[in-house]
Amino acid sequence: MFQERKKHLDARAKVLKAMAHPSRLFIIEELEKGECCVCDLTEMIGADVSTVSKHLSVLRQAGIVVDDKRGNQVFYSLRVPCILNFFGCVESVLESQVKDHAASLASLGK
Amino acid sequence: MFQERKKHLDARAKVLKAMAHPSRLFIIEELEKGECCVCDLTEMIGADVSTVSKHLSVLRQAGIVVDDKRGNQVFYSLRVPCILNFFGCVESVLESQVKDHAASLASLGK
DNA sequence: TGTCTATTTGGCTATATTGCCAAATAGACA
DNA sequence: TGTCTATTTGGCAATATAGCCAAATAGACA
Repeated sequence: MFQERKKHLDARAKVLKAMAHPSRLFIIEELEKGECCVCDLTEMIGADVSTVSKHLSVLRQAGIVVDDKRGNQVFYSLRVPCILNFFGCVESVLESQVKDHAASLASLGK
Repeated sequence: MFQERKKHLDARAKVLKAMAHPSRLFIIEELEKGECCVCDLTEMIGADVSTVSKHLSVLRQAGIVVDDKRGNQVFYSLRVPCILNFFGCVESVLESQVKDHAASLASLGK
């Protein structure tokens, strides 16, 4: 039963894993605003160009971004439009943690 | 500018990272149906109990599940209700990959 | 052609993750 | 108390990830 679903779960996990890094989330958020070249992203992130290039490679291999070479630059953009809607629930998880923490402080008598 | 957003991106990445494993996605899907004890999940997944317990620990630390000890069993359930809605976009990524692959086959003259 | 800029790739080290076994812990119940 | 069951924790080895530097690649343009 688990094995039957395994393939699909693997595919989903691969996409999530590609997103599960702060720099890559940053890249996704920036690309929501519009395409970006590697150099712009590198400057914003403040890491080595090679590091940013590898993050973009991870996102590309997961099918999240596509690249477009124009001149001597490479422009990246999101492959699917909804990628950020996607965070509503992550936010809920984070918010509920804050609430629970507040509640546990309250139950300790203030 | 990146540094200002870093904290929030780290928090989001942590939640995604916790979800980014096939067994943990399986657990999340099962818990959508209702709470489960460790032993049931272990049987369904077919891994060592200690492995499943550690996966549950990862999900708990990320704020995705909560545990409830009753008798000598521990029941896990989802902490936020929306966790699976969340997959609409992951599915879009996967589907668009299939489409692009079909298109590239077509452009090669079939 | 040569040179400059933009990007990717290879190689390396440090660190993190996965999954198993064995041992520890906790509750139920005689 | 002792024993059984359920779960967690510690420890280990194998594998994967992250990030840097250096080198390779590719396009622009003189």
